[in-house]
Amino acid sequence: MVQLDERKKSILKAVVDDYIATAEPVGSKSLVTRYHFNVSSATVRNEMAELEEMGYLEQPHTSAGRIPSDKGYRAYVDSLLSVEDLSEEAADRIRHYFQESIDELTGLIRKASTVLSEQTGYTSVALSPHLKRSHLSQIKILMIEPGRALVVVVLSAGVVKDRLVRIPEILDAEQLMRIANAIEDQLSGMTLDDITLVTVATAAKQTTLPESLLNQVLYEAYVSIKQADNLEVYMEGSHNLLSYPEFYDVKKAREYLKTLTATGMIAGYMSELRDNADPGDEMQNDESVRDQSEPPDKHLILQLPEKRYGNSQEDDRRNPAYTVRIGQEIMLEGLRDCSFITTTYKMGDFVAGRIGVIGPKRMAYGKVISHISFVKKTLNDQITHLSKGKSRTEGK
Amino acid sequence: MVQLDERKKSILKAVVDDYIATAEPVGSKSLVTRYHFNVSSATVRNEMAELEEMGYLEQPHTSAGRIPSDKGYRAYVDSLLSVEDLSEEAADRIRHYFQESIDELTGLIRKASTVLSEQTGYTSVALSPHLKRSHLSQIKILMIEPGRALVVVVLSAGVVKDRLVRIPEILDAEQLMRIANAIEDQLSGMTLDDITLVTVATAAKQTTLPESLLNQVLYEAYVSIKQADNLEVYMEGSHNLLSYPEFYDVKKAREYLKTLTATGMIAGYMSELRDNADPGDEMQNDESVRDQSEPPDKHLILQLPEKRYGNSQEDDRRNPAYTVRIGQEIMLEGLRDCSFITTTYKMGDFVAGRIGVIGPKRMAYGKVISHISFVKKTLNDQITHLSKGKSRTEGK
DNA sequence: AATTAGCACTCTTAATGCATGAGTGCTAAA
DNA sequence: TTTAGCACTCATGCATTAAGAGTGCTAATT
Repeated sequence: MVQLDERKKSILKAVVDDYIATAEPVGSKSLVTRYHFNVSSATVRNEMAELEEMGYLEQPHTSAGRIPSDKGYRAYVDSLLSVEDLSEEAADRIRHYFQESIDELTGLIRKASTVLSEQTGYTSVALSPHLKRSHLSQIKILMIEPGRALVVVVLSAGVVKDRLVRIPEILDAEQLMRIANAIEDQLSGMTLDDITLVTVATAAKQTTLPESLLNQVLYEAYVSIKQADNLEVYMEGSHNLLSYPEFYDVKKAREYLKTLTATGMIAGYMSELRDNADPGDEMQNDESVRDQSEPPDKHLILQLPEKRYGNSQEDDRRNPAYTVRIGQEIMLEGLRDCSFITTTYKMGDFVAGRIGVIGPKRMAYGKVISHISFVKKTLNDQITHLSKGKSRTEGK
Repeated sequence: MVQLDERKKSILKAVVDDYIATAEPVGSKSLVTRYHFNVSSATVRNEMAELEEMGYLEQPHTSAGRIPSDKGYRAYVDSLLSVEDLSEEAADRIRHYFQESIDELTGLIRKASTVLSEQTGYTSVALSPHLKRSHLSQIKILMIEPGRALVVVVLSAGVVKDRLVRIPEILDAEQLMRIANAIEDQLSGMTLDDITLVTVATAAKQTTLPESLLNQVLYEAYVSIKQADNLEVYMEGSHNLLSYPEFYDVKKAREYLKTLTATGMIAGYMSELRDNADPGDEMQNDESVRDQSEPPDKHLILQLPEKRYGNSQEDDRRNPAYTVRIGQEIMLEGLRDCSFITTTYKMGDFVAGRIGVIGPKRMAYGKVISHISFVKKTLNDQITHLSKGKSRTEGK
């Protein structure tokens, strides 16, 4: 981006904007007329040729217009895009979704996902919180019927998970409770990561039950604890992308859907993402990004219908609360023509889970970013609200 | 179907078979050559014209081949189709899926759904059991932290559901237990349908707690009990149908996906289905169905590559264990070009839930029916296996 | 009376040619 | 450095054509 003068930036931005709006390769002539450049099409043509040379644009075939390359989108997102704050109506619409109070964390996360897909018109994904580093707070073993029990695991964050298990038929409710209490006494406060089959077994040593009976229960308790941080994925609006021309090719659409529904694929990918990771290329030079806020000099010949450059959202850009992955940057087959915008939500003090929006590369980045930012905020609020009083049990 | 002589039946069957295989309108000439009829194409042509007259076939346009109408498919499914038993390899493949033992009912149902979609190549749906008529067996209220509790509801069938709720902060674990015990003492054995807010409130009268405190807990307990029979839908392989030419039109594909993912749509539809419901039209005459088993007379000019008429599967037909809905019979927009084959699975003694396969009308009915029948059987076995020992708690 | 051969006709599909127009790159003038 | 101008390219749309698969109908055959 360092190499791009103002005019090139304007042109690149215009090309991306136009292509996002129309899905048609954009040519020099229509650019000039539609965006009221005060230079001739020939000049724009030359600039576009250079932009192509530099890798920001590409041509589907000779004598067609240009479309942005992944690098072009990247530059657009990193330094050309103006992210507006969400309009009051849109914010209200989102708040409205969250109005009916929900008492389960999963319900909230689901809702966030629904909101995102419905309000953006793309596909949304949400990941249940990552709980590896949370502590065991309680464990109960509830007798269901001889031979079957329900293990309930409560984590520090107030998250509750349970699991039906098979146990020796001779055990009664009283004995199960004693085992659970022993485990709870010894292990509560430990992080899930630190708990092993050995620690569980040791914890239950003090109970007077014969080992042969204990073993199966302990194993199930252990598995239940370990599974408490199982990732869950919520997805909404996967059909939405079929409205966009890039998926008119059914083969592509199928690949895309297959990738989305393949169990674990998206979850695995999302859980490995890191926020603020500089998508390593020459764009990372922050100076050039800041350039934007300079007053437009006489070279900035583009007169945008509405100018939104260089003001408050610069803060967002300096400390982006979201991650954007574009096209090939997403390492999943079937999502090659997509972009993936994600952000995290918090539970208590540390980063918990992730929500995201998947759309065509040609997606309305500004709109999605403002929506996802707002949903993130709302979700965080709701979660705090949900677990108020939580601190009292924490660490037990 | 009464009106159809053997030759018409043969021809209709051949047309449907061919169209299912090729997705191309089938003409008289290719029918004669491909299926080794020993009559001329002209004769077949006349018969096809009559079949069209009668409503079993239709023409996409003049001078094209014929394709089956919904009525044609209906006749095919009701009396022309030969359902083979599942091959041993296919059966093994299914058994293999169920090999790893699963301790949760939902896990089993999920698995059944996965198997069906993967083995048939279509979309599968499974509904969690319908529990309205099962009894409340246990209810526990577990303190999670001051102000929050987990209500665990155990039903007669051994099904366990739970729900996080908010409660007055002053209540302690001891009090919650007393409330739960009171409810359990009074209401266990009642069907979910019979339990009302009033019965719950009455049950808890004997506890010595002040009403103001009780009310919120009772309400939450009531809701938890009522929600224990919430239907859940599991769907698998929704992308599969995109492989079939009838969905090459992206618009259709989108409608289809939208209908599938619309919450409640499929669940509502499936839960209203009744097995063995005669799809009221002139086909219901059982005599004609039986005709099939008669030795082919000299009019049966069709020599099928492999004949499977008139033997064991006649029993299946007399007492079909599955329901087939074809095209317009499915009253869901977006599934107009689909067929929907469902069957039920049992839990204990009575019908519990439903599993089904959605494919194009042009689906391989025989294959799907044999698969779904086998999965049904396997699922029933697994469920019985799961809740052996159940009877001991039943009725409590 | 049922079957079939034959024929004229219909309609889709694929291939071809052609005109149009939006786009390009390049050159030479401003 | 910018721009006007021009030749060139290529996708798109449209009309035409030929082939092929299918039909319905009639008259001959069994």
